[in-house]
Amino acid sequence: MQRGSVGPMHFQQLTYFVAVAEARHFTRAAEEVHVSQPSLSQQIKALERELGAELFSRARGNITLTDAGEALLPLARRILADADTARHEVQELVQLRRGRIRLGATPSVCTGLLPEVLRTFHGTHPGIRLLIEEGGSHDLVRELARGALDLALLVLPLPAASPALTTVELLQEDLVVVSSAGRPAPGRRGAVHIADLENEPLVMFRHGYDLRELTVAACRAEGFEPSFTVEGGEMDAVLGFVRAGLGIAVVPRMVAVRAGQDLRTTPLASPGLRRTIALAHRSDVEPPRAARELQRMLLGAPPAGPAAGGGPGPSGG
Amino acid sequence: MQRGSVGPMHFQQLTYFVAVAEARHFTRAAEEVHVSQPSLSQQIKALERELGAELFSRARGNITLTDAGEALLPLARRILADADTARHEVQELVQLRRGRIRLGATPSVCTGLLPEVLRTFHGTHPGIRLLIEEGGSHDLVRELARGALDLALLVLPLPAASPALTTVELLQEDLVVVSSAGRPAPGRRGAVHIADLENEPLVMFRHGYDLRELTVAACRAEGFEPSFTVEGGEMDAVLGFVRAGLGIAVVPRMVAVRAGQDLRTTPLASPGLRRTIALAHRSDVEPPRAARELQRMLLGAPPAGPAAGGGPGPSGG
DNA sequence: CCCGCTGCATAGCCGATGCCTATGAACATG
DNA sequence: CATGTTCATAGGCATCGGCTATGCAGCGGG
Repeated sequence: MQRGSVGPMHFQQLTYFVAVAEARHFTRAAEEVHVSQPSLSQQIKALERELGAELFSRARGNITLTDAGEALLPLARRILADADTARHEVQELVQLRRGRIRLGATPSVCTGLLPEVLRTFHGTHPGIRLLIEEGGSHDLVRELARGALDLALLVLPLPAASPALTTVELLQEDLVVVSSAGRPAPGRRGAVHIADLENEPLVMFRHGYDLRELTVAACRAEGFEPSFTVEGGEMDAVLGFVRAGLGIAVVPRMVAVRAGQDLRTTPLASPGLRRTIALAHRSDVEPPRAARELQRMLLGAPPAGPAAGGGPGPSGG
Repeated sequence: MQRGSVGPMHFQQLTYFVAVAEARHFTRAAEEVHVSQPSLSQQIKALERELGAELFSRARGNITLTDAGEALLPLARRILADADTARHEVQELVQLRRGRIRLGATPSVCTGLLPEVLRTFHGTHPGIRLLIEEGGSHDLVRELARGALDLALLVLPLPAASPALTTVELLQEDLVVVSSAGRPAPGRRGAVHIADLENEPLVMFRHGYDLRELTVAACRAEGFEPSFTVEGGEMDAVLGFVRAGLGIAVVPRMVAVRAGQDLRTTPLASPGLRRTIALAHRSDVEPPRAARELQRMLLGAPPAGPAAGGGPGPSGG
């Protein structure tokens, strides 16, 4: 781009110029743009000096454009219109009337938490496009770092090799055991101990699900390696397998609740298992305005009010 | 300073903004636009304040556009490009690389003087469009006043009801008598007296030609009313009639010279008839740059060939 | 015929603003 | 921990745009 010489030449001057061209009268044009007549005259003169050509024929009481002025007028109008458009475009982004959020979330969050939240957000800001990327926390972290996501809902703790992300704990969800309603309830006295899982047929998610890592880790902590009747598959598939009586599965309570009535939900015995869902974004760039608004909404503050407020403080990732 | 729509927002700032967006680096952008880094930072900040949105994500060594910046960039580029275009457009007019001259001229001038002059002018300024309007002096004066012409070559004196026009005498041209080479020469001793016209068959132009008024007035001054064998028709038609032997005609010498060899040219006896061709334009508005240049060429450099008093043969009569 | 009115240009002053240099702060690196 | 890089901030200076007052050129009314 050739920014050869933008030089002095002000939007003001173009505004004044157009005003005079329209009013064909300096004094009235000056009133029009709310400036004194001498100031306007000076700026017109300055513009003429800058461009090296007279723009108006100053015949007493009959101001007309010269050919140079005639040539300038349409461009001046367009420039001013563009400036106005620029202002409005930016304003629309600021006012959340336009925009885009690229949101990453883990499958269980997508299934459990997101629909309601996004419904509310979209209701408030119908002009914002919502792009959801479903994936394991590991993938989401990578996408955040790449700049492919503005925001992500993922599971803490973050994978070791996480780039600089800012995370805010959002909620903790209990994990529960789901089993087919047509089979005997797992566990003892209405609760399932981790140790019980050694003897239960387990249906397990594919690699990449945080739930898988969490469950396996819990079993190992109890001193056994879990074995799976069926493994691999997304959330819906796993629930389907369980519903079919192939085994039991450990899933977030939120998911279990929504899973339907032919599935039995059994809590895990104390201390049980829980996991922390957090909101994350890159530390080095502020998310777009719309994403910040969604963030605020997720963190529980009233959508209109300023952020910060209640939730847990940010923590490095 | 309230300025509702345009507000403070400078071309400089947009230039700086685009530079930073392209360099993704404040310091280098500052060098690019030849300004100190703090100045550039300040202006960017001022622009952000003005627009009410951050334009860049300032991550150390990784400056990126925010969504607001992304929205602004194309408009900023276009505005700067338009400003550049405006500058060049006006410059082209000033440098006579583009433009238009609306030139009025009487038929005899169109036939005699103009072709050579316009050839020269067009050779020097090929980008200037030349719009010629042929008409009687009366019409030309009216068109000048309406602003439909920039410049006119007409015959002095001007009609009585002339608006404020500035005229400069350009040249005086002798009128001569043309007759068919195949008929006896009119007049006596190689010259025609006005009085002789009473007994010669006259071919006369249509109403509106200055030549008509001039010739008729001369006859009346000699005490007779001329009668016409043929009348009405433009210059070429009149010459054709004369060539066909229908009569003789009084025409500018310049025209007679170019009329061809089957026409005889006889001077009028002293004092003869002559008329003054002048260049005229409105007094209240300066003609466009290109028209002024043509004016200069006409006044300053009398083109070679059958011009002015110094043409072929004595200009006196 | 002079006078006042209209309408743009000019003069002089003042506050605002941009640019500069110097310096600070945050982060990366050896 | 010292150092370098990079953007932000501070203070001084000159410029510049805006204002009021005034000048000057036509034009119309008394």
